[in-house]
Amino acid sequence: MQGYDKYAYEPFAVTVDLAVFTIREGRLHVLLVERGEQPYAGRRALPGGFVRPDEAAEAAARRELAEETGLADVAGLHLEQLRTYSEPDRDPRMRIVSVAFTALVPDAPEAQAGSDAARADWLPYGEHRPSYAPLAFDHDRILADAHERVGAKLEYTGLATAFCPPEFTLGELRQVYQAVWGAELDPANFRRKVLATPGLVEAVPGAARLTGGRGKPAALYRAGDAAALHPPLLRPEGRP
Amino acid sequence: MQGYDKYAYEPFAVTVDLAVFTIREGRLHVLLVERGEQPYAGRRALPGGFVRPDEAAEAAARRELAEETGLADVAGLHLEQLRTYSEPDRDPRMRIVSVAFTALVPDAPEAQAGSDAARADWLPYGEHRPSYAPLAFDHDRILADAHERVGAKLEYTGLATAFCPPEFTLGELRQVYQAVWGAELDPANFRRKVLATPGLVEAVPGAARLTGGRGKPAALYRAGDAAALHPPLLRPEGRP
DNA sequence: CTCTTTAATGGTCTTAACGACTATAAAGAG
DNA sequence: CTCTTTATAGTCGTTAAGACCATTAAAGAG
Repeated sequence: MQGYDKYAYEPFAVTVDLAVFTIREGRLHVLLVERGEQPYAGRRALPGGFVRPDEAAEAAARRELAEETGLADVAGLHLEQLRTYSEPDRDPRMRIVSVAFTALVPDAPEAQAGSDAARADWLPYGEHRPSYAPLAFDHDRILADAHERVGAKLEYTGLATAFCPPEFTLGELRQVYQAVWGAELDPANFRRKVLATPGLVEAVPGAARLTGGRGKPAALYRAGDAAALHPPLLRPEGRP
Repeated sequence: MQGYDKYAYEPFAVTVDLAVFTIREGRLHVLLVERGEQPYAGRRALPGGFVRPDEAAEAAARRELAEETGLADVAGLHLEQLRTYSEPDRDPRMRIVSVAFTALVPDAPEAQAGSDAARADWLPYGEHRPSYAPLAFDHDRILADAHERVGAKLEYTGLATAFCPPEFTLGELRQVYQAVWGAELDPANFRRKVLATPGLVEAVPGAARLTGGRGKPAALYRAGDAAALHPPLLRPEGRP
């Protein structure tokens, strides 16, 4: 902690990278941009950008999230630090330390290409890139880490509601779990479990909605205030 | 991701801070240094230091861990990234982004004062600072985050064995949980639960050892290879 | 209209896991 | 020897989870 000469070392650049997930048609989607410049021009990458000299990484991430998703109410979205990637050779041109974030978006409007990207799209997770075209930089690893983190946090937190609009049905909430985990869940058992977990959801009295156009209308719920679930809602087959 | 002019922005300095825990006499201890320089001279702080231009944050953290603990076999110790702290005013002198790590040390030899610290000591967590002398910088928050993370990971990973020597008794393993969680656990139930969890521990055939000088000698176990525990070993009272 | 399809909802049954508790075994202290 | 301490084994009742079945309320086909 000594030696505070700010030019004693080669300067580090600090960026943020975002793994932004949403649920579309019951499937997990991720927001990717197409790079317009070298290196990795034409390749897909996670949205992100430089941290400005006077802002925290969290603020930079939320700013980028607003730019790329085109959403107005970015303040309420779930944004969480994932980890920091700092391998010296992760960017071929200079030393860049990247603080990665995971964001969960309930509704999925069309993406906006940020200033630095040729385009931005929501792509189904798992089919978001051809096998011959990995994501730019170490973004494949970041995205995999983010997916694993989200899957794990669904088990013991109320995070799943971050994917949902303010009012949602239990079927929609179940689709969140199924899309992230890639597993089928029994509707009746899921319902029993969710309602038995205090603070996960709270009922909206008298409200109901048709979900897929067919079937019995489902009651509506709001997100509860519980941060941690006890007991947790475990994935069917251990960790995949 | 454009604008790769490395002098376009005010340079960031990147440091690592370490929350190093161990178990001593059944109690959780944390490694703290006493700062020798301004700011916060004389205050306690987490050990840490600058990331060098050619190393990753993980390498810097392991290097600092070796320096401060004086341990030789630092390669096998559990070292895990916690999160990155990047508030612009977290250091009064310049913009410093710190990548925080959590380390778990089994045995606890006396600490070594690093080059930048006046002294280094293992202190019982919870009594590691007087109420009128907070840790330097935002280290109180980092340490609290690290403690919470370790407590949570004990529930669903085999992390507790990282606190133990290569061979340990179930009583010693139970003391790890008790020290971190600050809760009493029933020895018989704990034993049943640990042995029923595949991959947590494996028995060392025929080996036994007296633990506290009294009582029946306990069988010895080695750490298993399970990364995740299913089902998890939950804390008694939800999240404290 | 009736029948089929679909999804929500309500319930049962069996098994696994957990907490509280009791009992026994093996060591040292006196 | 007895007493204390810790490890280990087992029991009992409650709770939670998975598999499965039944009912309900809507839309659409005919």
